[in-house]
Amino acid sequence: MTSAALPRWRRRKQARPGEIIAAALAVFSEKGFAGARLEDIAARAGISKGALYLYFATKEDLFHAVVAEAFAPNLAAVRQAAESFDGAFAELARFVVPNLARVADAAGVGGVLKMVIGESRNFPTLAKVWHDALVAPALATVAGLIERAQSRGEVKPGDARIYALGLIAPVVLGAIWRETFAPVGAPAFDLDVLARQHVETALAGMLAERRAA
Amino acid sequence: MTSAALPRWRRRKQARPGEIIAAALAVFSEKGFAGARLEDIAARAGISKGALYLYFATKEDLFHAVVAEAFAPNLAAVRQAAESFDGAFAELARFVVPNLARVADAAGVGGVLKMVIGESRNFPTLAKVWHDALVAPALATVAGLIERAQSRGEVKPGDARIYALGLIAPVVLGAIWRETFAPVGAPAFDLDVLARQHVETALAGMLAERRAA
Amino acid sequence: MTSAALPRWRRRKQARPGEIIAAALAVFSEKGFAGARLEDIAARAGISKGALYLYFATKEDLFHAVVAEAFAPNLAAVRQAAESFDGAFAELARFVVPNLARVADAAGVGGVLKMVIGESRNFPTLAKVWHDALVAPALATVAGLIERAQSRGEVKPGDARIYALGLIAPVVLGAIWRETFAPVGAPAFDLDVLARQHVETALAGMLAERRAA
Amino acid sequence: MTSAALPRWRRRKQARPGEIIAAALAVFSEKGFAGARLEDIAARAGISKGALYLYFATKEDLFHAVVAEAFAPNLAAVRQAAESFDGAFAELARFVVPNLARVADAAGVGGVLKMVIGESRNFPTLAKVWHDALVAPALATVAGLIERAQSRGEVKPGDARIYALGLIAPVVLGAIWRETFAPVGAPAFDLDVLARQHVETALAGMLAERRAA
DNA sequence: CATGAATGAGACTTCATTCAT
DNA sequence: GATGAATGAAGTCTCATTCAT
Repeated sequence: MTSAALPRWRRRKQARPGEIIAAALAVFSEKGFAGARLEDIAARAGISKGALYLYFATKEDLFHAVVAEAFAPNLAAVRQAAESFDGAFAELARFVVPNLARVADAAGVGGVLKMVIGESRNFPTLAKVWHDALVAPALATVAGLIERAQSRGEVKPGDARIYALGLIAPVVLGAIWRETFAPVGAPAFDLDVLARQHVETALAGMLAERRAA
Repeated sequence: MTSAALPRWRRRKQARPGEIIAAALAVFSEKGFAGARLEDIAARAGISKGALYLYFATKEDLFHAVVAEAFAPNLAAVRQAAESFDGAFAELARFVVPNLARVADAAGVGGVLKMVIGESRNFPTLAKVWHDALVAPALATVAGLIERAQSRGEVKPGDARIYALGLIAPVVLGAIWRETFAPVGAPAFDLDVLARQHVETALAGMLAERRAA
Repeated sequence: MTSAALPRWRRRKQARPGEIIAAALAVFSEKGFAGARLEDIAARAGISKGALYLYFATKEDLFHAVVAEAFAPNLAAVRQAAESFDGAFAELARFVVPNLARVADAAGVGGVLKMVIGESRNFPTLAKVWHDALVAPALATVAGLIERAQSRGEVKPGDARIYALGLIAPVVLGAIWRETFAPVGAPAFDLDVLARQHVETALAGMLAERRAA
Repeated sequence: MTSAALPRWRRRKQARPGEIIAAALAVFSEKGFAGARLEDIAARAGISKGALYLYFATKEDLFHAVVAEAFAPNLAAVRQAAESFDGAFAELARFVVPNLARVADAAGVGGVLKMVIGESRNFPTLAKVWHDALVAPALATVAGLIERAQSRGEVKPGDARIYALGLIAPVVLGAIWRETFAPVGAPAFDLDVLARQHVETALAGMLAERRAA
């Protein structure tokens, strides 16, 4: 009866994709890939089911977009900062690891990672995109820094990728833990505390004699 | 009519449930929960789809059974061995960590873990069962050993759970990696090598001065 | 409020409707009614999807327009020529049948006919329009010529409509064949050769003794 | 409330496919391929939508089955009869053509043919199956008989396939007409009368001098 | 007049679960 | 007990049509 009649929709071609990706990130990390209903994603993005298809051809495509766009920027920033850093490795590690924990926490990495892991067999391209775009570069960056430190005699000899995993894995697993076990009553790790204590332990184990930092 | 509150997925016959659980483990870890088809599980177990329902009331029940029964035995064994061990912590760690890697690899832990992680939000009881039955005890056991070692002055002060995570996480993540990224072309970690190198690094970081192993 | 019962698919501007109809003819005969997407038709006509609705209220309306406007002119011309012709029936037939084959071929009759036939049950008005506007007049014209020839003793007695069908059907079926079976590898009939040979055979069968052409 | 409780369904693995094909034939020829809803076919066959998929993997598969199984048997019979016949060509034609009209009418050839024609571009395999299984053999059979008759001097020289088309096309088109134009008010051809008159005309045109039947 | 983003009903297909045999 | 045919809800995707711009 009122004639104010708000428009049923607005055209917002520019803003949509980002909003959809954000909505998709939320729903995917809550339900996993198979469990997520396009209808829910659409509703959360404030659009209709059909409109989704104006931007993404397929559920899987949308997933790729989420994986590709949600974190790549963050990673790139961290990476560049780390590679242009020029001080002692210990210092860098003390900066990077807790930072990574903070970023991962904020950006919802745990949720997506959970999803990528869970659906890797059914949708291998998912795992591939995530690996190629994020995991491999991140690991390679850290391993590279370690190798550089080894060549300077700062870090003991040994497989740099394994050292890198040793440095990062607890944080990653802590993030997964939050998403997986904390909701069912397990005490969550405080990622910040975890990162700080762990980096010290790991460094103590990695650094060549003479140093402890 | 019948007696009392039977557990929902109790075994109703003799060997069948075990075969079904084994088949389900295989299919679930390959496809994830949603992606697994009861028909495939039945086929793999050599029975009909209908027969499944004679043993498990629901797909979710079957899932619970898989999670609960597949690893508990292994864990119990390791746990007991570890707790009754009486030597130096370093020695124990050098034995337990690589061993854990071996067991995890052999029993298909990676696959189920993947699944538990991926479906935790859709089927929280799953995550709960797995956590309560496996993850928490395992972590508590390791943390307990560490605390004991700390009280003896073998290990530095610090949060024992975090130390435990630092010790185990790389191996766990390595196992997940095998299942998730290796199939899409990423170089897999050799879990054995990983465990051996990592345990040394971690010990070097954890042990109180005076020692190095 | 406005004047009187406008035809639903009346033209609203100048050249546009013609272009749209041409585009629609092409797409409809390629995909059939249900398979044709308005978006494709619009694209082919060089306009937007929305603009289509400025000229035709409905997909079905557009279809009607195609059927009604695409061929009527051609037919009218042939018809008039045929009816004002005053020579022997055989001569006329030798002129009309191959000509009809040529026109049908060029104008894409095969495609539309295919469509009309295929969708006749779902859109009966379609079949009606096509029948009333084209098929019936064409058949009536030919049958009329035959009757005239019969009354002159040129053609044997018999049902003139059946004679007409006997004269035309092979050409029509040949046109359908081109569109239906030739694309899947069947050898197409050469419509011209077909028309020439057939008209001789048919005439030989139809003409009263004494004549053979 | 009544306890008679008729079973919700019965297992009838054997009889189903035939019933489904029959139902599908009816619905497809009424609506065309795209217009037919699996749900309607299922309802007409007296089963659920899902059960369809126990027998046919796909809508298109079902279509193929309809096309392949609906007429092949009939054709084979006619073909064999025709080829083993040993009398004069005229006699044979007078037997075969009206017979073909009768069979086509009874078996619903018009409906399927309509469908095949209408959907040939969207589902070329359809046209291929129908062509390879029915149309080509039928035409080849008739053309073969004509060639034999030509070599005996019974029929004039000329392209045998064109003669064959000239013999059959009016009947086929008459059948299509029934399905396409008769429902919208056009006077249908009496296929039997049509076949009888036409075969005489065609023979008169085809047979070598000296003969008239 | 035109555009094309947005809608929403509807179609095919899958699969956990039931139940006649 | 077993079987597997049958069900039916639910999900992804398509596209004619509408309407803000």
